Amino acid sequence: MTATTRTRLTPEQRRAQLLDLGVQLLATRSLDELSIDLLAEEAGISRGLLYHYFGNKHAFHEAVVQRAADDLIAQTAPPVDGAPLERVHASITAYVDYVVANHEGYLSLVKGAAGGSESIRAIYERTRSDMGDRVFREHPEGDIVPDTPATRLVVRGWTAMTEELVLSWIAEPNGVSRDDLVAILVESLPALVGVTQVAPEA
Amino acid sequence: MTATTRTRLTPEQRRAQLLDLGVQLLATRSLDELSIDLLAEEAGISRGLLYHYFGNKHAFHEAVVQRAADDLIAQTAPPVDGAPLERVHASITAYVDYVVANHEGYLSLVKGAAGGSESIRAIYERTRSDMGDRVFREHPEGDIVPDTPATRLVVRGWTAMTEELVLSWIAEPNGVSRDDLVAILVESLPALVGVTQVAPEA
DNA sequence: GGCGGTATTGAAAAAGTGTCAATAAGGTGG
DNA sequence: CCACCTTATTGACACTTTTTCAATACCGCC
Repeated sequence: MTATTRTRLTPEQRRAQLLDLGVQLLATRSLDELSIDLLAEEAGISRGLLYHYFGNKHAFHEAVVQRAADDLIAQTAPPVDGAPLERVHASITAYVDYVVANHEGYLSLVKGAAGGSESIRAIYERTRSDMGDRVFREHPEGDIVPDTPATRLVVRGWTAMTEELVLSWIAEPNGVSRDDLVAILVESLPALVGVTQVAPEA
Repeated sequence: MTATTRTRLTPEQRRAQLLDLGVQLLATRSLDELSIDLLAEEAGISRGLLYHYFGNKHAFHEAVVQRAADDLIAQTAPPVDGAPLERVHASITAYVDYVVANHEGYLSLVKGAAGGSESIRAIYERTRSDMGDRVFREHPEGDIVPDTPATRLVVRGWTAMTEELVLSWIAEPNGVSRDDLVAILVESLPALVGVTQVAPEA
């Protein structure tokens, strides 16, 4: 039944295996619905080994979330050239495609974030900020978004909206195409920034 | 040290006490960071009593979130008269003020939502839908928002954005006034709906 | 082909959740 | 004013899950 021979991996391999498995398992369960027992069995290791690598359950969760976040950031980097709005377009497209393709990893990140502890929330916040900041950073020539407190706020909101929209679109596309979705998201940004200019500039 | 005399309340009083305490404690911790031990000690009761009232930890959490949700819905009902955009304005103002005043309760709701189980997520979703649907429901005369798949989606996103914006504004106002914030939120709605009309209508 | 470093294990302690028969507040009728 | 009786409340106990750590055995290396 159970392979009685223990297999010995390098720390890097083992770590990677456990993190991957964690991302997968935490996409559908919450942390306390996932017992170390299950995780260990699924990975074909003893419970002790997980503690050896991550110290405790919470730290493991943190590592899983961090991994998902890194992945997301890496895979949705906007291109370095092109007009500002086109770069946003490319970035959003990559984002949508990423969430569609890596639904599991993304859910692990998002679910872990709100439910988790302070440190996990921090990872999530940082990730979100990184993605939002791109809008300010990535425009050496054309200025889509002036940097004011109000626009900072709005871009933050736009990020939240993007996340929500993509997730609920995946759940129920309702006849809206991927390109429709991307168009809505991309055009929302200048529309929202416009609001801060008609209204208060702080 | 410990008051050796047990105090006997009516079930309603005790329930209310425990829920209030739960809202307060769960605003800063996640559910599994909150032990029944701590809760019981904080409430000045035995662990057993909590189980008597709520059955198990998860049901307790659910009740806490439901309480926070009910509170929110009740206190941010839009007025029944006035022009559509004015009603939205009043509703958003009430929402912002509510979150400022009941920061704890609101955090318990939001945090519980993403991290919690299916049933808790459902409470959150229902609450959010209720608030979003107001935009569609509450306009017997003027039509701000046509009801299409794309606008449904966008309103959903707007709701998420609103939530994010208010929370991050509270964390760092950065010179943006309450009225500025409200104005941004209110005007964002038509701005976003406008995007769906230039772009795809599905 | 044995040796040594270290990845891995398994059993046992610790922490937390849930159960339930026993206890005692405190309103009520005498 | 006091027993009494209903039922809110307790505390000790069973069970599940996490965490620790000394012992084990895999595998590259000489």
